[in-house]
Amino acid sequence: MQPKTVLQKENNFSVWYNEILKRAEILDVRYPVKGVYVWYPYGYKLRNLIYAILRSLMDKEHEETLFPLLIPKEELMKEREHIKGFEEEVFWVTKGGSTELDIPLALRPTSETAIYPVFKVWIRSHRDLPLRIYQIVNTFRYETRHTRPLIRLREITSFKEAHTAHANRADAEEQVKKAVALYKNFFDELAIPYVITRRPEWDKFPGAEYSIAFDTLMPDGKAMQIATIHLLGESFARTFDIKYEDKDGSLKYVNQTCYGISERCVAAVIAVHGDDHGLILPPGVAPIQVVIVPIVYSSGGKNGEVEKVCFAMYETLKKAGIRAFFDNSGDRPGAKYYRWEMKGVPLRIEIGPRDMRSNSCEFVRRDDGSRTQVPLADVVSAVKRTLNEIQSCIAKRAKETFFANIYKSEEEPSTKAAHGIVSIFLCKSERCGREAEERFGISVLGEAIYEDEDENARSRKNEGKCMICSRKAKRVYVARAY
RNA sequence: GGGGCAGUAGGGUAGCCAGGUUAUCCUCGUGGCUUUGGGAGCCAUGGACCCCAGUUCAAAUCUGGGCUGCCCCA
Repeated sequence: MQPKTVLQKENNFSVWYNEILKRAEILDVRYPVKGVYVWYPYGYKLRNLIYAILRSLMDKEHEETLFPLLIPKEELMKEREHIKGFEEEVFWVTKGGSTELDIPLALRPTSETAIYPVFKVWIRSHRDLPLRIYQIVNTFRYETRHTRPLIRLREITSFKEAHTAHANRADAEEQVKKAVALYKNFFDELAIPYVITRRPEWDKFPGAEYSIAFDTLMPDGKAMQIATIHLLGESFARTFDIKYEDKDGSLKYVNQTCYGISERCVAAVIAVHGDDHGLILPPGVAPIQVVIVPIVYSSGGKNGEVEKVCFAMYETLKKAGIRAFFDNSGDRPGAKYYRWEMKGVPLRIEIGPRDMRSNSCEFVRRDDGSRTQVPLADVVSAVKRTLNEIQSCIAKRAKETFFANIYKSEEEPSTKAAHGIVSIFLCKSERCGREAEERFGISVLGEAIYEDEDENARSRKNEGKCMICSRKAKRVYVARAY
């Protein structure tokens, strides 16, 4: 039986998204300050599971640290290019009680200027390099554009930022490649598809030599940047005087990189996988992987048997390392189905008198709604197998949808038709880039790199004429963007 | 950056144009009885006019400002 549609996602993404955040208890938007929101316990569990993956990936080669939220004005203002990029969006602390502060303090919009003065102190010898640290912190930006939960925030609550320092440029570039690989790994685990591009020169991170970004596609056809990686070179090192003594005794500037991921990755998981019934969470990050729903009759004696079997199953699954939940609340089964579907629980197990008679239970998958009868004795292995299948199925589905919405275009990408990511020929000049953005109502993402999905694309002729000025140009990805 | 719409119980709403007795309905919470293979039913009960000023005998309703949210365009 097909349950009726709960909340349409197609052509209704904005409404769907806001409604799902509320109904699935991810984020409470009722906090009375613009652009800042409250994580519900369930949403925060999801966030933590996602960040646990990120942490475990980072921890292999980085050390976690924690730097202060407050940055003195002087430090923030040191790097000219950098501050130009953020100046208008900095929150300032100017008073302590009623006393005006001598030195205004900024709430970090990002932490370069908090961390690098300390790098100067920490780094003295080539033996201190490479230095690789990261932190997961909140950052503040006075956004003037329309704020959106998890997507455009004034307080980013979960900014994972990594900062590295190296002896030379080659090492730093190598680190950029490692970071790309690491982020690929991360988004693959979340089953989030992406394109990786080198951002145009005129749209790179303020202070960086170049920036690389991951973009995914939201259901409304707009691209969303979900990760960035920057090669800083020596610019910050020169500004903050971060030098090391090399083997030969000479003093040299370090070469730096930084890269970050925010809670947009949570938004991506929600938006990419969810359907008309609510969330569909990848088993790897679902706060509850399996919900057990008993089917009981008060008239049928004591029903103790069903409850007992359910509870035993719950204990067994828990021991097997599976995040299980036994829903023995007073609601009727149907109400429970709807609730746990909304919350994206990947697998539901139903046990009733009928199943008891055959010593089995029923598996219902969240991703496709399919039902399977499973012998009670096989539950643990069957759950593990099914969760794995669900993970790969939603990954496959997401990927198919994603690549079905990436187009090549020899002509102008029409504003309206631009549902997805389009590759067009554009030269590198800012004038043409901005002109294209304005004329077509899109954003330039950049030139694709590390393109592993379509090997042909690279070998195919990738040179053409700029759509604006007709000079020599390469293919760049463009899209309407968040 | 520009424009539009909105704010009434925890959530969703009616009332506002045309000011006037006890603010409507659904959902929800609580207590109880009954029920349970896809959102149960009955009874009792709880809970609201975003904030600040102005107009007025009288403001949820009119005016101004603020705050917050949503949508569209750039």
